[in-house]
Order: sequence, then C-alpha cells, then structure tokens
Amino acid sequence: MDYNFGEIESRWQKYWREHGVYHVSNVSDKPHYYVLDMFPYPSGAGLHVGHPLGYIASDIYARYKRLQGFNVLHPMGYDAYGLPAEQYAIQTGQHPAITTEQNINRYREQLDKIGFSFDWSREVRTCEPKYYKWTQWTFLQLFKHYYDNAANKALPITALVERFAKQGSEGLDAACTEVLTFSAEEWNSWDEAKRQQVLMNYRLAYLADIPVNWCAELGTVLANDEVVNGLSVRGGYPVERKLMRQWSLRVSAYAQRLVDGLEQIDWTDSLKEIQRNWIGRSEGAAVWFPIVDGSNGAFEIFTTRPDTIFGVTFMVLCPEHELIDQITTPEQKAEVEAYVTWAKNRSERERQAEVKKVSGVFTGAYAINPLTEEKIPIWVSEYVLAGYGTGAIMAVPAHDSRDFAFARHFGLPIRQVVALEKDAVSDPNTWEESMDAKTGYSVNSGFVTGMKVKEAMAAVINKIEEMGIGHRTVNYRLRDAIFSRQRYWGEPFPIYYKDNIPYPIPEECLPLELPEVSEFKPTATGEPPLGHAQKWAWDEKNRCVVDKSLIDNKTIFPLELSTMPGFAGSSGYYLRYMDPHNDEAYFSNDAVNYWQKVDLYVGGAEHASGHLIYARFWNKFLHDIGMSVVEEPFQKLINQGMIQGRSNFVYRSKADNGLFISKGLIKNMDDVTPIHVDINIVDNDVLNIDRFRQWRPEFKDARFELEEGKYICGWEVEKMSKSMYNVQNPDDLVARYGADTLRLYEMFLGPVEQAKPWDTNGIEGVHRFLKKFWKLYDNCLNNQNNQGAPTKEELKVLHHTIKKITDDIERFSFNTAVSNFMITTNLLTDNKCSCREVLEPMVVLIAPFAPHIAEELWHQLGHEDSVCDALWPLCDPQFLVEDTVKYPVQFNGKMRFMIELPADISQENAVNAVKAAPESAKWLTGEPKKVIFVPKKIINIVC
RNA sequence: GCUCUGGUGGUGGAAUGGUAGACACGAGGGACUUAAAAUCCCUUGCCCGCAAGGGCGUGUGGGUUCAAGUCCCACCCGGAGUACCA
Repeated sequence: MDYNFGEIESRWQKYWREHGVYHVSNVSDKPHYYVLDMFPYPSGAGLHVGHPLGYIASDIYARYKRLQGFNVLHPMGYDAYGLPAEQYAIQTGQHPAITTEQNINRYREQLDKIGFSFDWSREVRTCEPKYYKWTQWTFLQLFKHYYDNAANKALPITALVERFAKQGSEGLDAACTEVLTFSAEEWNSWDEAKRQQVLMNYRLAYLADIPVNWCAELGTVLANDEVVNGLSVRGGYPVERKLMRQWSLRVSAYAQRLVDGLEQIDWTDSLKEIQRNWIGRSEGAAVWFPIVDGSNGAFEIFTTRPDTIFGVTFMVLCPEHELIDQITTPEQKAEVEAYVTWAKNRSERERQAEVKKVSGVFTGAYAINPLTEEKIPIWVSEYVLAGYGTGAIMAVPAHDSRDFAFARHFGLPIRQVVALEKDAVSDPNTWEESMDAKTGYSVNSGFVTGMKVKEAMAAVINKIEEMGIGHRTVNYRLRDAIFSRQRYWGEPFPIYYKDNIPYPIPEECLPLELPEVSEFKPTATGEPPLGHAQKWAWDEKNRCVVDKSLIDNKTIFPLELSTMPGFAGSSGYYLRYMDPHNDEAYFSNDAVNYWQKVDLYVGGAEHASGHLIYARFWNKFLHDIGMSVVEEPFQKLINQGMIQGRSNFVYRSKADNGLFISKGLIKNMDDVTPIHVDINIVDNDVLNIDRFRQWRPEFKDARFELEEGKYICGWEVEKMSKSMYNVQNPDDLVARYGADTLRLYEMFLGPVEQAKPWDTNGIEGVHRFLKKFWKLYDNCLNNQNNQGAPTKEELKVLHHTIKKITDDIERFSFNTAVSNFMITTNLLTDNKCSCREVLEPMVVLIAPFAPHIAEELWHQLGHEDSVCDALWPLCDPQFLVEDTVKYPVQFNGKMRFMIELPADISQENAVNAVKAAPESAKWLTGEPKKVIFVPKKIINIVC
C-alpha cells in the first residue's frame, strides 16, 4: 500500500479533534508538565516556514512527555492587540477587530494543518474582554501596591497610608520616584489632592511626567525595548525624547530580584547575559559635592570608581539637571542656555549617531572635592544622561575614556591616580587613551596611595561614609516601563479622573470594555483615538460607562484616553492558560497549585529585553500578592534560531539587456546584474526557464547562456522576505509532502537553537525516509505468519534506537533524532525486519515527530486507542551487550587499523593481540614505550 | 567599543578528550524500463598512486595530553545583542 499522507493526515486530524485527544484536565494524579510557545501576534502575512520551527520542537517535547506518563499542558492563543492591525485600520477604516479576527483564522488554519497537540479549548486572545479583564485587574493591583525595600516585596498602599498617618515618612524604605521627607502632622494636614500626589510617588503603577520615547509617525509613546537606534522597532519611524505625563510600571523596584532570579532558571548563558546587561547592575558610591557659591548647596553624583576621587578635575551635569539655572554665572548664562536648548531639541537618533562628537559648556560655577578641598569647575554636557544615576558625575579623565575625550577637547587637566605598578607614573599629556581598567595601584591619591584599586575603593567609601558625605550604593540601568500608548487597539485603563487625580474603577466593574470610535486617528486637539469615543465617561454613582456629554465632574468623570501597550496582555498569559475560563479570578488557586509554572518555554531570543523581563516582573508581583506560587515563571527556556531565507539570483548581462548568463559562465561579476528570482521557479538552483519567462512580463523574451543545457542560479542567505522572493509557505509543503514530512524536515535542518537558512532541497530525502518507514510495515501487517520472535540483532537495533531517541529528545537534539530514525529504518529494511515486537515500539518512538503516520500505523497494528496514550518504550541494556568490540588501534596517537577483540579482554591480552596483528609490523619497532588501553574504546601504543 | 555566539566537504550538518565528516542533499556512474517517473546499487574531504598503500586535513599561531574539532592562551573572520549607563 502506498503512503497516502494527504488522506492519512486529514483523517487523523479530524479524529483528534472529534475525540478531544488533546484536551487537558487540571485534575489528574499524573505528574504535571507545562510546555509553552511564545504568544504569537497574528500578522496579516500568515505563517512562513520559520514560525512553526519552535512550535514543532515544543510539540515533540510535549508529546514525548505525555508518552512518558505526564499530564501535559500545551496551549496556544493570540497576542491580538498590536500596531499593524491599527495602522491598517487608519489607512482603510477597517476595524482592527475584523482584521485581527481574519488573521487569527488564517493562522489557525495553517497551524491545524501541521498537526500540533494544542489544547484549543484553552485558547486565549488578549483583545477579548473576558481575558483583558484580568490584565486590567493586574494593573489595578499594581496601582494599589508599593514596593517595600525592607520587606523586599510589594505591600498594599493602604498600609502606606496608615504608616504616613502615624509616623510620616520616618523610617520608610520604599521604591519611589523621588525621596520625600514629611512628618505625620504634615501628612494629616494635607488635603486629598496632595495626599494622592504623594502616594503616586510610591505606586507600582504610577502617573508621572517623564522623558518618553515619542514616535510622531505612530502617534504614540514607546518603551525602551521598542526603540532601536532611535527608530521604532515596528515600522522604523524616528523617535524623539519628550517630557510627557504617562503611566509607568515601577519595574526598577524589582531590579535586584530580576538579577537574582536568573540564578535559579535554566536559560542559555547568552540570554541571561542579555538580561543582566539590560538590568545593568553596578556597584559604587553616591557622593555629595558642595557648590562654591555660599549657598551651602551641594549635589549628588554616582560613581563606580570611588578610588579615583583624587583624580577629579571637573564635574559634569546632564542638560536636564535642575541645578543648572541656579549655579550658572551671569557671564556664562547665554552660552549655557543656548547649549541646553540645543541639546534638548536633538532627536534620539541624532544624539546617538554623534556619540563620538564631544559637546558641552562651562557653567562658570565650581564645586569642592570633599576629600582634597580643591575647587573644581562644573560643566554641562549631553554625554551625561538624565535617566541614570543622579544625572551628574565627577569626571576623572585619566581613567574614564569619555571624560578623557571631553578633557582633551576642552583642554581640561588630566591627573593620573591609578598605575599598573606603584611607581609606573607617566605624564597623562602623552597618553593616547585613558586607563580604564580596574587593576593596579592608587597613586597621587592621599591616604589611599599605594593601595590596590579594590582596597582603595573600599577605603574611600568608608571615609566618605565616616564624613557623612556619601555612601555605598547600587545603580541599575533598568528603567521603569512606560505603560501608556496613545493608540486605540489596546486595553483601556480602568481609570477615571477627578480634578486631574486618577481613581481606579471598582474591581467588580471590570472589564472596562474598549469603546467604539468614529476614527482611529488622534483627535484634532491631539488626544489619543479614545478621544473620539462618545460613550466614554465614568458614572461614579451608577458605576457604569456613560456618554461623555454627561461629564459634570461631580458624579460623572472623564475616563483615561490612553490604552495599554502590547506587553500588558502578554505578561501573564501563561498563568491564564492554567484556568482560562474562570470569571471569578485571573486563575484559581487549585489551577496554579497544580501547574505551578511553565516547565519549558520555547521562543525567539528577540524577546530577551522586552517580554521576558516584563513577564518575570509581572509574575514576581503576582507572587508577592499571593497569586502565582513560583517566583520565576519560565523554568527552562529554549530559543529557536531564526530561519533565514535562501534567495536565488539570475544574472543579466550589462552589455545585452535581454541576455541571462548561467552562473558558471560568468567571467567577471561586474559584467552582470544579479536579480532576485522567485525560489518557487528554481529547483536545486536550476532555473525553470519557461516559468521564468512567464514570471514577469519583462522576461517574456529572455535569452539564456546555458551550461550543459541548464541555467544555474546563484544563491545567498538573506532575511526571509517578500521583496527577495524567498518566502516559503508551509501550506505548499504540506500539500506536496504532508505535515509529517514538514515536521521532520524542519527538525532535520539543524539544531533548534541555531540560525540556519531555509533550503527546500533536502526535503525530498526526508520524504523518502517516511515512505521507506511506511514500507517497513507492509510485511508485518500483511503476513500473518511473520509475527515470530525478533532476532538478537533486531533487538539490539531497537534498544539502541530507544536509547538514542530518548537521549536526543532530552537534550533537544531533534536533528540527530531524525538521523537516528533514518539509520534504524535503513538497518531494519536491510534486514527485512517484519517483526511486530520490533516495529510496534518504533511507532511510539516516532509519534512525537510524525504523529499522523504513527497514529495510522498504530491503528493498523490493531490498537483502538490513540498512539498519544501509548507508553514510551524503555531501553533494556541487556540487548546492547556485545561479545566483541572493534578496537581502533593507534600508534603514537594516529589511527592505523581496526582489530576485533572479545569485549572483556584484559589489557595484556589486547596488547598481545595487537602485537601479533600483521599490520603492526610496519609501525611497531621494538617494545612499546607506553600502552594506553581504554576498555571498549581504544588502544594506543606509544613507541 | 563592550558582551554573547559561531567558524568542520560543493550544501545542511554529525562527533560526551578516544576511528573527523554520521545522516541527508547535490554531483558522478550503474541496474530496472521501449522510454520517463518511481525504486534500487556503487563512488563522492583534498593530494600522490594503476593498485596496495601513504601524506595532508575541523579559521590562524602557540600550548596541555598517550590522544585535541572538543581543553588553555593569543589572534583573524562572520552573526546577534547593546551602546556615552559614570
């Protein structure tokens, strides 16, 4: 019987659907295992072959775990809010909900064809009210909590209110926007507005005027991870810095726990490293420098090199620094103002493009170095950033490359205070660069002179702490996440405003549903699209949304007009999958206590500094308020590598526009123009000439210079994209070869984690393998008398395969697993194996990889239940025992010949056998100097 | 610049310090066939040689080891992330 994959695959897909084979229960006495794919955004372009790579890998693992007796949660859903659908809506007027729905349907259709074991009954979509109810709910919890550094967790804001009423800010150690000091009397005397303003300083979701990444083209604010090189990640539009009142999440409060948590999870080093860099923890000191103006004023700087404080020759403030106005001397005022204005108006892109260019201005003011009492000039420069540390630095040009460049540019003094050896002092004026390394000894440095850098750091910190002018501290690069978007297609904030003070909508009233709008663009007055919504006001008394014409600011108030960003809905979705239809809670205690966390998470490394930080933060917060039970949500994480495109080229002669020269005949690449050609009309780099002529009108009369009657195309690895005509659609391959072939081939391409080019050339080989595998069962199924006992050889092959496949799956080495199936199939075919006892376990082994063919053969072998519920075969080592071993024999480490010896031979007998072998005569002269005998591995003779 | 990755045949890749190139693609040769498709068999890292056999080979140069693609040091090249983060 032929391998009719089309018929087999559609039949079993239908069976799985109708019998709910992939339905997972939260009640089970089996051990649990949770396999998750990163939430896809359903784009309009549909899936290309790169997308399913990770899904196939996770599906194999999920099916494998199930065969091993685990209750496996393997859900799928959609990150359905997002910019592309909304941009499309702005252009066409089509409601983003409609576009999104269409894209989801297309995705689902494509996914279904590949035969995944997703439990679709748990599907979630971020844009559905019953889902985003819990996104809004979490936001409200963030709004209602603050981070207590002493308790090292989030606590209710109500506790803070009680504390303020009793003792004011006394003794409070909490994450905040700015450090406030006030007494209980003051707190109790303040009105509601003032109190709310103070509380906002501590809330984990807070509203503040902050410098944001404003993207005019998209009409919205973006988070740091959504901006690369001054351009928006989506669309590539310019981004500028702007001060705006926005919602933010106090992610920075969790910085230390986000760093520490990395120790407990099983991620790749490179991914952990990206997160560590993004969080950017650095230890150092905060030091106060007094200002020379008789005002007793001072300002705080942060440094990681307190040991170099004797080498400070100037101070630098960022252009946004509040002290600038106060300290600038009248003579310098005009120049400083001009510089500050110039710096503030520069776009992020301009600034970043000119990082090497030095700019700055002297304020005319001086500070005092608290350790040397020296007078030090204060400058302003944009190389000091407002968002990091205190926005002010002590400059040590000899030992910081940026300070060095600045000092050279403006002719400021450079003083060496660190040297590799105690006496290796040289004239910094002769240096070509600063000495930034944290090694060597302090020189010219008062009481720390002669100390090693590390000792000097500690000594200086001790000294400034003693003097009461500074302290040891830690700074993080990680900034709070901007949480407002001036867009339509996102979760509305459950917030309304009384006298400009935000108030939460009661939790019982959630979800606050996204209103209909007349237009998706910003309003004429520059408000976000929700400004177009007519029914968008909060009736406090009746607890409902009403028409905004009713706003009286007494009982009916305006609602927030921004919406939440893309990462809002994707930060806790893995928890919702545990209990997706719960209307009473985000998820039940029972559900989270059973599933705990995601055991295996598969997705792209591009989410390292976005989603994977936000989700960890979200989960830690939910942990603090008693929701999630495990602090780290994703125990093991695998990054699937990008699948790159493999483009094909034809070469048009520059001398003759209608002539195309086959690759091997080109003498000089300068004589031809390479042109991308659709990979679908190229087979193994041979161009289909007829289809090429039909492809585009301008090639209708194309002429060719052929080699051996063929036109050979060139190729290159590039991004998979429409414009390069190298996109491969999985549907086409499924139609041609079947889903099982596609699944195997995607795995066969190479290691899951590695980036690799897509090349359809090899798919035939995998398809041939499946046909061969299928044929293996012909005899077994047709011949009743062929059910005899397996041979020793067959059992060895089977148990060896069980061991290899199990090992390979455990270490996510799916490409070698596929190879091993090929090897085994070749061996069994050569042996004409038709023994059920060998072939039946093979069906179970291949089921995670090629579920359709496995299910078909499983039933043909007479089983009534699904192969998904079979038992994973166990390797019995007794069948692997060999009587003899073929030893490679080396002389001086070089392999010379093989010799077959009894498996339990002693070293002495083995060496004697080697000496007696005729091949040895050539290599062995006299007695061996040394013999290395590794049982069952190798014999090496040194002579 | 810094951090992380990777560098093995014509191609994708395999190899836990122990036979480098498994498996597959492509290519070449052959069988079957009137022919084609399908299928099957053989060869296929490079160099010398009719062969037997030998030499050289995992980016480069050193080192450790009986033995190095694998471990250590230095360097070269590609990819990714990040970038005045004090």
